[in-house]
Amino acid sequence: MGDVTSASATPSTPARPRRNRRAEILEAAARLFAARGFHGVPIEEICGAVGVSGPALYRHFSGKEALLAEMLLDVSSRLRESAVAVATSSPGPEQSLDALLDVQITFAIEQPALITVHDRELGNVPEPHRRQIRRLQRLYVEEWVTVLAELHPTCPAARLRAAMHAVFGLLNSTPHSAGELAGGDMRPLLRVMARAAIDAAVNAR
Amino acid sequence: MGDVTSASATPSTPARPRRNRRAEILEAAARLFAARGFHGVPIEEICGAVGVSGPALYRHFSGKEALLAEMLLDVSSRLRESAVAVATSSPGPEQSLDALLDVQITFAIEQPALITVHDRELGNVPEPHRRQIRRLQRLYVEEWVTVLAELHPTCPAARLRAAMHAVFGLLNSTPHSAGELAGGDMRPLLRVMARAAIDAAVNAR
DNA sequence: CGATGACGTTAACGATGACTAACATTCGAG
DNA sequence: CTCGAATGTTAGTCATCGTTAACGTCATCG
Repeated sequence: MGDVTSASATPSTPARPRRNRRAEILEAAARLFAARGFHGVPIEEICGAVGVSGPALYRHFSGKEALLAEMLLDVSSRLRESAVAVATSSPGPEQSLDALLDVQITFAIEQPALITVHDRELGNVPEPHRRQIRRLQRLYVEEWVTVLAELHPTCPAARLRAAMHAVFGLLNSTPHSAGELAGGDMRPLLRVMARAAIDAAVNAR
Repeated sequence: MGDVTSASATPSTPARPRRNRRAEILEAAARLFAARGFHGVPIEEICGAVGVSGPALYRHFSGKEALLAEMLLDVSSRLRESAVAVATSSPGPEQSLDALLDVQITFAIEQPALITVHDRELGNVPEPHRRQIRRLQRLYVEEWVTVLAELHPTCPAARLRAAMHAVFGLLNSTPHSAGELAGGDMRPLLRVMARAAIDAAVNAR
């Protein structure tokens, strides 16, 4: 989180840390966008948060919207990749579901800012990339739906999709209840609630 | 509706044509804020959506932030009032819980834009009102926690609070899954999922 | 009838903020 | 040592946007 950005102390001797500026900027931007929204955060502030100032951003991204696009693309493709990996390496749908839950919960707990931005700021991504991100998100949902459909073949896919959106809402609520519960207790709580919600959705008549 | 609207004091002839521009503007603003965020929507566009243009907004609100503040204050006080009414008029905690679920689900389904803005844009409300809105939100959550604590006295309050945030996330996911399911099917689905999630949270381990 | 006040308009003003230009500095080749 | 990326910096530019000013209209009321 809030690491020491005391870097540029003397303007005479810059450039030592050798750290990846790109990644730093993406991380700071995620945190700030999550707090005040894409248009609520000036570039100046993003770069200031990592110790460089202003137009340095254009050395790493072609613009503010490109920064957001890359951020969302990265998140959605990582989620999707994890889901595919999990689904293909599990012996059966039951284990797949468990592993999928683990993926999403881990992501929600460890990257709350990214998760928040991911489902709020798609509307601010310019059209070339928007479609691509949407596609990845859809594929991610479909991984879940496929697994659930194996477990409950009689449940209509539309219902499974709607239920999954609700479950994502449940799991992604973590950022809003930060600090409510001891860190270690959050994960099992989310897991048991999500599991119960899913079971209820597919079973209820 | 918290402030003193002049002219309502004179009982002589309050029968103005009273087109509710105020309400129209609030509604349009909610829809637009939900889609692109507070800072993503110019005043021009809000007013344009209701047929007037530009600075006409200042005939009804003291500024853009005041508009947002009133919107959030209205939502949070309405929710809180409904919760209090429900809790005091139900014969027991079990019925209270059912009624609370009904309140939240109805609101989420009928006012998706308001719900969305309500839990995204608090960070853009200036400090005088921010505290007040937070307070109302907290009181709303406490209504739920009180009811749940009656039903499950052994469950720590912190866990109940965390579980409730997750349930709100589940119920407020409606805007994201708009159109996924036939209108009439959404309500019972959300209800059964939320109920199962709550039961799992308070019973597990 | 005039005065008043609610409500709207267009034309500015001023701040902010995204982006560009021009100009250093460091460092790893060659 | 020199060249040229890579990575910063500061000082603009230009569009956008919140807000105010000045002005018009029309219904109501004394």
